[in-house]
Amino acid sequence: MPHDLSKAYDPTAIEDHWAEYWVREKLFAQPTPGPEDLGDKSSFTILLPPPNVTGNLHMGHMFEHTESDILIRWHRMCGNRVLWIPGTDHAGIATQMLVERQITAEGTTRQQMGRDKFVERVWEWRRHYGGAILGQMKRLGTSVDWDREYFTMDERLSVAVREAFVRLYEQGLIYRGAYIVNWCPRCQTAISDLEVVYDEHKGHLWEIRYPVIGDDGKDTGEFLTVATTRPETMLGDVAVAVHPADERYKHLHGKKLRLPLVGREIPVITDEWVSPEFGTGAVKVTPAHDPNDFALGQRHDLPSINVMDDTAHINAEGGVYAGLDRFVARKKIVADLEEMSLLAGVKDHVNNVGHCDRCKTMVEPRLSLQWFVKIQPLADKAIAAVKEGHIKFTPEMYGKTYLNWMENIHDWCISRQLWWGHRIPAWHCAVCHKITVGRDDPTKCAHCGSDQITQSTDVLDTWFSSGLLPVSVFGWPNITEVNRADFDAFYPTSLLVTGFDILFFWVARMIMLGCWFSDDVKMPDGSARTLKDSVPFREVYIHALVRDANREKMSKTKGNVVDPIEIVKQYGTDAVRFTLASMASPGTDIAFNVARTEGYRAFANKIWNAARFIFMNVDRAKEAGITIEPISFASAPNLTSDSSVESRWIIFQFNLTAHRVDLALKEYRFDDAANAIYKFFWGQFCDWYLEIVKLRLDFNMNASAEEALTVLLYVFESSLRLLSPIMPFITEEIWHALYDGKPPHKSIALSKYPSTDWFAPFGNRDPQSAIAGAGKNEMDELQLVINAIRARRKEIRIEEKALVSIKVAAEEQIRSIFHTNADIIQRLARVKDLEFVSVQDRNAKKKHTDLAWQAFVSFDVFVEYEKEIDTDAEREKLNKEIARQEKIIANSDRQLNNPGFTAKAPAHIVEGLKKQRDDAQQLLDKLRRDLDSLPPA
RNA sequence: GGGCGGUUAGCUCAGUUGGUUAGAGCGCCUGCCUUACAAGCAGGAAGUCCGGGGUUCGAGUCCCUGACCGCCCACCA
Repeated sequence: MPHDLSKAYDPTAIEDHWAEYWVREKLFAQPTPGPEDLGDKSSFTILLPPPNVTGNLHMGHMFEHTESDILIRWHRMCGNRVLWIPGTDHAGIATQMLVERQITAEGTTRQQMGRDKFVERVWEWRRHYGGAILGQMKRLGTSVDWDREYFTMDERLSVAVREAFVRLYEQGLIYRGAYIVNWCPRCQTAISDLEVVYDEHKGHLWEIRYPVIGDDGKDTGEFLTVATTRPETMLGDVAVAVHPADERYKHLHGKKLRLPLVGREIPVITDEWVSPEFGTGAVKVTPAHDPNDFALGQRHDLPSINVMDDTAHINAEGGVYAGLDRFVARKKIVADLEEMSLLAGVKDHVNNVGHCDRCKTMVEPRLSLQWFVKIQPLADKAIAAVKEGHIKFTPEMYGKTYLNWMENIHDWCISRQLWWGHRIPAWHCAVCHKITVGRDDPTKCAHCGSDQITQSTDVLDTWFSSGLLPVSVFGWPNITEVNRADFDAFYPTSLLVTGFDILFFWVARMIMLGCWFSDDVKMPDGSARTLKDSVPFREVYIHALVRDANREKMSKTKGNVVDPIEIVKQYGTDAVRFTLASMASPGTDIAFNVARTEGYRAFANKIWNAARFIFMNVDRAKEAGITIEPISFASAPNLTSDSSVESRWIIFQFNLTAHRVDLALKEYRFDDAANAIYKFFWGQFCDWYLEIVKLRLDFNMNASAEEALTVLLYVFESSLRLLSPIMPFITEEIWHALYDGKPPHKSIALSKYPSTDWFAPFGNRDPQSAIAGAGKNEMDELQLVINAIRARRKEIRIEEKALVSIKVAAEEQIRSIFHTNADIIQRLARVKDLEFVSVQDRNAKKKHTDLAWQAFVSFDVFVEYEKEIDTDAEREKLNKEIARQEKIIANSDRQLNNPGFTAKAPAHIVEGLKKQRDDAQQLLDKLRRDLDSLPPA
């Protein structure tokens, strides 16, 4: 029986089934719309940041996917044409590294294997391990369109990469040249500035004496002392620079020095860049191994001498040091200098050392021949796109970060000396040494016609291809008349959800490339595309980082990585999703704490048991011959002022909650959305509404039982839909059960999101809303009196089970509410007799047992009990309360008596304060009277 | 060296354009196995909103300043 839910909520028992069902039934596939469908809906499109094929799902992914999935499911239920595209990235350097590691373990190297064999091996590896993360995503119910899954090296995406390269080349925006680049000696490739991570490193500053050569060509006996952190690079020194105004060295301007260990004569040059304060004020110049020196070399027309090979061993230029590793060479050079008394000193020095982002090897700045993108024209557009507001960042500050980077951008080194990736479509001619770049593989040199051409061995930076994804996944560059529906429907995408760590790597590149290449794709109506519609996405939402419970960054080496799959197994996907959503306030990192998850598993359990309770009553109703048609589950019951207070109230609260969730999700406030639902479902629906409705569900005796059940089912079914984007599994399970296996859609995810149409929370414009709102006011008073009685019972230590008698004194309006709903008060506060007394009688307080009244603004309540009243405790309590009210009055008066306040504060604030003051005064009067009537201490 | 974010209850965090008595979850204390749920119910305690100054009728919120924590960017050997 579908209605039979097990007694305890067990996520593992339901989640696998639905995860598999959603994929099998292709529920989230979004086919290419036909031309006739294009106009009728708005699209909501997200491109999932493609995880590396090397990847395993970690908490950061799960967080990112949860946020996206909530938005995607929400938009889908709101009736938008929703598309979420999954894929994986070939991640050139990272993947190649892993496979190299694997074959090293097998005792071979990629060089021994050869390029073709190695690349085939990576493909094999990718087929074997590459899908792991996708499988995990499926298990977590990520509602992407699996039919559109891509891999960045797929043929159609490779076509886009090649087209992009060729176009940029043709436009003169790609050039090849010898520049200083960051070189990773382990990966044996150039890497971009972004792929270098800097680390403070305790090193030394060595001071080395360079002999001065006189005009006669002989050493003068004088020395010029330079300071360096990297003595081994001196083998490539071509000059020593000093500041032109530095008095200490003025006499050496234009002189020559003899480079120690090498013997080369090098000039002393002057340059403003040198700061006299640092070190000795004299800088050795090594253009091939330092970016500053390279620039210096360019300015002064100096040669560059590269003294290291690809693996950062000293090459033949290094003479006797040839073959030594750079650090071994350093030691030996320092030792040799010392031996020769050329070492003037060694100082401790902390400097920033660059490491390879991937393998953490110390980066070697090195002169080499690479391909670059002349980035400024692309950056200009990308800056304009954000400045003109075509792309909106959330949180906003990332827009500033982005612009700051974009405005100081350097040319992008796009070539990598790797084997795994998109090969650069450039051919070198052995005869004329010119380059041929083409869309198709050339057979002859385009310049001299020679067939002695070979393709460049370099591949492209991974981010070059992923930067093109927003256009390439929709078919660019082949956007033809018959083949453009995807592009028209989905470009620009709506939103990018990602982490700030790839803001520059990926987000910035997508904006540059997207704006550049979509530019000449005509709009659906044939008009020219402007910048506004060239952007790859209209909004960027940057999420926070997931850290461990102690705010430490999760890392394998620290051993504090929380495996989402493990946590999911323990607590259920829904609870983990809810945890992440409820902690996702923008701008703050998430300290992931399983205590929270435990709490949200309890929440799921609460929902589960509410469902069991409801199903139990559906069954009981059936036995009594009452059946609620499923059609009414999802349509709002018609409220009248005769409807029960709890019906009117719960519908008011539900609509208010739906409204809040709507506002929250519009602003990416996942925490607000989650908390609003949590409070509603637990604090209002379960704690109050269900407890009250129990009074009504007597199907044989009570005529209103059917109506009560109808409202109950409506609110519950609506709540499931409201919650579904955040907790898709449990809501799916219960929703199907609610419809007894015959739901109106294949999935709750395809049903409609609760709307707030008829409800104007602050307007009360229509009668339904007014009736529901009145329900809220009545319920406020009922909750107040029930809470008062409960608290009083505890205070005077009445047994939990015992029923008590109470007296209430109130004006007619409140009295009427209590009278009508006496059954509610009786049940929820465990009251047997409810007696109304006049205000005069209450004030008379003749009997000593009547002394302990509880005073409220709109009513007073008295809980009867047999024991003697503890007058001391009463007095203390009253005094405390009196002090509190006096403070409120004093505070209110201070403001109200201030002419500035009444003149300048808005009317509603002044009015509110007056009311607060009056209420406090009323209460204070009652309290003082009660205090006076107590017997003296 | 620039730039940015943070500091609110024991813990993790909310707190709209300044506005009435600063909130939640977890934890803690007390009492309850009240048949949907002990993964629960009911009640309760708990805060110098980092320090200092200023603007304002009014500041957790805005401005200045200091401290501490964190992040990003940067070519100083």
